[in-house]
Amino acid sequence: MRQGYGRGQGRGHRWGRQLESSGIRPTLARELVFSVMESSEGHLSVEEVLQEVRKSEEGIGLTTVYRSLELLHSNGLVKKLDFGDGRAVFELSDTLSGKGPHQHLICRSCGQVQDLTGSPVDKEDFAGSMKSFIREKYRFTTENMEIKVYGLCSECG
Amino acid sequence: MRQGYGRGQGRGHRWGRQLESSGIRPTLARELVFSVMESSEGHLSVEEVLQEVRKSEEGIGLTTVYRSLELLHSNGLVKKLDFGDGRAVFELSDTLSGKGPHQHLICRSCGQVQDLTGSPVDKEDFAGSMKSFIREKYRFTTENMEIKVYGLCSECG
DNA sequence: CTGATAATGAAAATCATTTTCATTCTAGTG
DNA sequence: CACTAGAATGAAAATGATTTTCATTATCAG
Ligand SMILES: [Mn+2]
Ligand SMILES: [Mn+2]
Ligand SMILES: [Zn+2]
Ligand SMILES: [Zn+2]
Repeated sequence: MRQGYGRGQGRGHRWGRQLESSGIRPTLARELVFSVMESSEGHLSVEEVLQEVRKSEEGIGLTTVYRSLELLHSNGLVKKLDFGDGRAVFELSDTLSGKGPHQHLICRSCGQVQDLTGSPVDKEDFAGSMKSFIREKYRFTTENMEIKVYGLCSECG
Repeated sequence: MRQGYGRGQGRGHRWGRQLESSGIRPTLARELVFSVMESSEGHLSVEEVLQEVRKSEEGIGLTTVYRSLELLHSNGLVKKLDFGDGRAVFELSDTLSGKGPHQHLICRSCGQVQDLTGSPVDKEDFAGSMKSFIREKYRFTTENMEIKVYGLCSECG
């Protein structure tokens, strides 16, 4: 479609100062991808993000969506998850979504993914003691701890 | 490579009665795959299992290793893991290995995977309270809980 | 405005895993 | 022992998500 990156927003892009400066440009595609992530509750596959993005701008390419999501991910704006079905899914970062740290429940029957919040593992003291245990015993520096719970959702019960 | 399944062991296959009966046959390939898993400490990719297996029997095919591992996995003899590098890795089941339940530390620098044992999450009461919390709040029946810790190993510190 | 550099999209390439299919084995059965 | 239905195997082809390549287009500092 070749028609200018930022058409529409101009500069008002709301996705972080980190990206401004350092040669990373706020383009329409990136803006749209971020916007989709921002306005979506759930966990989206690349293909799903593409569909959403194309509702606003027909000609956006799959490759660009891959690249935009990767960019947002490597800059901490979105999380990249893998629930074992052979494709990545993305969701807005915990801080941006306001959800705070959370884990996931994955139904092995219908595949539904559900956020798990307020569990013992979210508690600061738990995470803390876990990290120090790991450092003491293994000299391993924990950066990120990810928990996935597999089972049956209420539907598939 | 076409020369008889069980050559070597005959029946003495030590991999569970579950497989006997029900038409599942103890073949040489399966025996070798299981044997490799049994005598290996770590976490092996399919390709690595293939290499090991071929040290004993040249002609074993990659497809068969995939199928054997899948068979062992679906019968609970081996665990199938994914550390996010785009390929599955396998390890002997917790009961067969004697390791008991454990989690993993993954170094994001060198990729090394290390077993994590004795952490708070292994404690029975923790797992129990976690499961009941999840059941109460989400009506979700927990079958399996998996924890991965990403960070830097002692080498890459 | 212009040039250097970044971004884009289509198509091709990767790469792990799965499927297909013709061939070979196995475990009975008589 | 001779036979057979069904299981297992391996090579090759197919899949499918993600990445790479490359020619084209857009951005923006000067
Ligand atoms: Mn989530
Ligand atoms: Mn392990
Ligand atoms: Zn379900
Ligand atoms: Zn390391």
